[in-house]
Amino acid sequence: MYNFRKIEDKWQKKWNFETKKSSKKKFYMLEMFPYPSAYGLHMGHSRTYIIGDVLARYKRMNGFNVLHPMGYDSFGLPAENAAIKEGIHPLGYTEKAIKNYIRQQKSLGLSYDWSRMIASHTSEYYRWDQWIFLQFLKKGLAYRKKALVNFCPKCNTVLANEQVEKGKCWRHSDTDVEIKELEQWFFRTTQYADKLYREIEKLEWPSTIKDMQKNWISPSKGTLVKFNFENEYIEVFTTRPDTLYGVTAVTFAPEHPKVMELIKGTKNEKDVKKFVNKILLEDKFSRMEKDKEGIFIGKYAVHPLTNEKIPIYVANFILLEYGTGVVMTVPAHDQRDYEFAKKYKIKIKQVIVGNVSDSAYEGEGKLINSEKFNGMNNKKAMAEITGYLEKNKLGKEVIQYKLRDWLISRQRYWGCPIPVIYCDKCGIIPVQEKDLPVKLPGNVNFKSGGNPLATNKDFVNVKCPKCKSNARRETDTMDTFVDSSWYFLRYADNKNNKQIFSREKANYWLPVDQYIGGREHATGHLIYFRFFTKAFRDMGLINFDEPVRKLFSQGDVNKEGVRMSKSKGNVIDPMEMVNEYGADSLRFYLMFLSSPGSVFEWDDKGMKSVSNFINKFYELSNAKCKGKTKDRIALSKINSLVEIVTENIENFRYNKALIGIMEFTNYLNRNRDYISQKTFNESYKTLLALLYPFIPHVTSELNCDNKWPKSNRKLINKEIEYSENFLQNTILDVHNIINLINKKPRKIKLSVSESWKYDFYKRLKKEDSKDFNVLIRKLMIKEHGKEIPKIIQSYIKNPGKFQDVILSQSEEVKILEDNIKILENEFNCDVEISKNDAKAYPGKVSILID
RNA sequence: GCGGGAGUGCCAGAGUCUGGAAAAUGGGCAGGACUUAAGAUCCUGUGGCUUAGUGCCUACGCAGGUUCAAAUCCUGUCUCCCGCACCA
Repeated sequence: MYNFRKIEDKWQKKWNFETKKSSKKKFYMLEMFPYPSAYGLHMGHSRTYIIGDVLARYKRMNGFNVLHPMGYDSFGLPAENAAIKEGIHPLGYTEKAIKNYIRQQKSLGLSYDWSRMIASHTSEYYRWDQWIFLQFLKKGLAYRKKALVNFCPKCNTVLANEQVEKGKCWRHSDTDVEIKELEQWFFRTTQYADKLYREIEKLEWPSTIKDMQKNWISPSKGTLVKFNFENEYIEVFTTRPDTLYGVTAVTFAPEHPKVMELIKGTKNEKDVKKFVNKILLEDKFSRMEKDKEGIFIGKYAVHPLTNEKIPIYVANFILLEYGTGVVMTVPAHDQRDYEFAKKYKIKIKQVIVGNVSDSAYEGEGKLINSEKFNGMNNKKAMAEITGYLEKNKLGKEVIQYKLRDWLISRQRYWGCPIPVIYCDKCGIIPVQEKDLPVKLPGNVNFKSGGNPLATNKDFVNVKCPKCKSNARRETDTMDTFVDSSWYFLRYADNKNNKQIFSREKANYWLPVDQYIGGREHATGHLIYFRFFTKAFRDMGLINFDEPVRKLFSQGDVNKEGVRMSKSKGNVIDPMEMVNEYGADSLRFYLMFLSSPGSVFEWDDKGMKSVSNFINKFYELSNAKCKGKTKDRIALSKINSLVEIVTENIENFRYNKALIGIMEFTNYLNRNRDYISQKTFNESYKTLLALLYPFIPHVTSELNCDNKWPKSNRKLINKEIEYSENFLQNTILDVHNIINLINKKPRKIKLSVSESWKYDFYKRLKKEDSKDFNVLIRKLMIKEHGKEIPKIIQSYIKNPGKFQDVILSQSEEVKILEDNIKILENEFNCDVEISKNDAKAYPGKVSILID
């Protein structure tokens, strides 16, 4: 067993992957930075980083100037919760965890430029979060408003839309999110909704992720319609303006703030309040499964075109977060409205020809009951009615997105303070840029129950920068997804303390050429960082508008069919594997067993066998060879292998690259008696280079080349490789023929299938068909039961001798004819080619005995 | 309900794009060689039947279709996984 500990230690100390701008072509390789938890690196991390590292090393060997950085997303709840529970300060917790991560990542042999390391909890980093916030504020991309927001009672903070899953908190799948009305900070992601949506198409991302984003942003074209109400308007959004004349109610979402306003002081107030409260107590998920429920609030709006009185309702199936939170109810042409109307005896007014006797008619048709639009096809009427509304300032065409603005306030301590001061006289005053960073104070009380940051009086109480009177600081911190929305830019210039980054450096290194990370970020981080990039571009900070050209999503690591996780108790610690088998073995194993994109099913025994292979490979470096008859085959194989491995690395099919390498290694090992030392050494050297990205330590120890090998096409000769198979198969054929004949020497029937001949001639016509020779060869392999006595007998004695048997096409045809004669003569039997033997199949000649 | 992905030996996983002898590669299991032994290494076998013969049959979720030829292309269908979901 080679001493992997010594070797890996030696090379890890020696390696340095610091990089700077050069004339070489750049390649920015990035894996999503981790949250440094106290538990250390898990197997999923290891897999992701190794996938990236293989590509980074491969690109370096190909002459690219590779930027491959690592950092830590080090603000976040676990550190703060540890503080609350165990009394450890988040700073100490975090810094200890980061140290541990770095140590573990180094021990995996990951080739990072450590000089570019960043950690988002440091003020050198988060001051730029604050700076960005101020810029966004100026641009109107950050704003504060009172809104209904999602609140997780366990996290004790509000959440972004993206952090709510099926009505539950993303971190606490057992905790219902509460809806609260609070004044909070938002980023105006919707300003870029259109671009975020349309420009997905130009990304080289997995289609699943692209689809998820499209689904999340989800634009729909429709019309905003104003219903008159007392002295104001009620606006509704509809995708079916053609049914406007069929409106028989206007319906609000129960959470809608307007509802309480409308009922104030009316006789319905009590009932409506009761109804709304009942609905709000239900969690969102079970609400969906329930029947339609609603209540008339006792007031009427005015239809914009007919001036009819339209009753106003509140109903459980109206979503606050979509459109305006109010809809126009058209029972005749919307199934949900139909059900609702039936239950509450709301008028059903048909405006499109169709059957509405027992369900809504949602199809196409001619308009009726629609005044001057009568008779018009409904599709046409959509535009016409919208146009009419626009002309009369009663509505307009809009594109409605599902994407919401991003709520970034968090009532938590361990995050980046929002740089704002509240003054009773001056209102909201942004901290001035020169006063950044607003440092997160260390001295806070974690047991207060609320936001610990609010317990530090020195932090909270400040003078207003404008009027110098007493004021207080914002104590909310930013969502940690703000930190991760621009970190990839900071790597380009991580030590800059004058600017967020230099434009020149960012434009040189960015965009990221290859990004790797989990699918779970499809509708969160992967949208946010696109939003930031587009905003930065418009602010002139950078000259590109997408952060990442190519994205790859690695698969999970499972054990016994279940994703490895602490809660499932099925975790394998990568560091244990490194200690037992070495980092190279773990790297090889994680890349070998399944393709990087699919689920990796962990099997304890696999590590062992992979480590055996590496050991075997190591020992092979001293192998002695003799002979030369298979040199040409070996050279052909190694040169095709270079092409195979190259292609498979580029396509993230590392498992196939490694399989090819293993096959050839075994071939080399088995045929040492027929290969010259020179060829062996050359092949081995190539193998070393091919393996370097996967197992860098041991290959470095064996003096591996730093350049990616080029395949010499001239040496690739599939026919030589075939000829070896050909001979081996021929031996078998002959043995069998001899056996057969010895037993029952009567009549031999050679049959070639009709189907094969059909194809054969079809391809024959295409002169340039690459497959042609292959096809011939296939036929010949089997039909070659002829050369028998002479060639074969000597081959059996000396199998290495015949590596050069290559036959021309005409020779092969001749051989086929000869075969028959030989068989007939030598064995005194009849041989015939049968035209209609159903058992024959392409490339095979059946030899049957009557 | 909508969108996406997947069903292949005992297991993991190739092959599907571009139809041409299904099961590469690894694991597991069984046998053998070498060993005092273990490990490592190297052979051989691993769907069923079998007269033991590169013999017969069965097989890529199921059912059809196209084709001389289908795991691969088409249609239908079942199951599983993932995302979104009363989106007006």
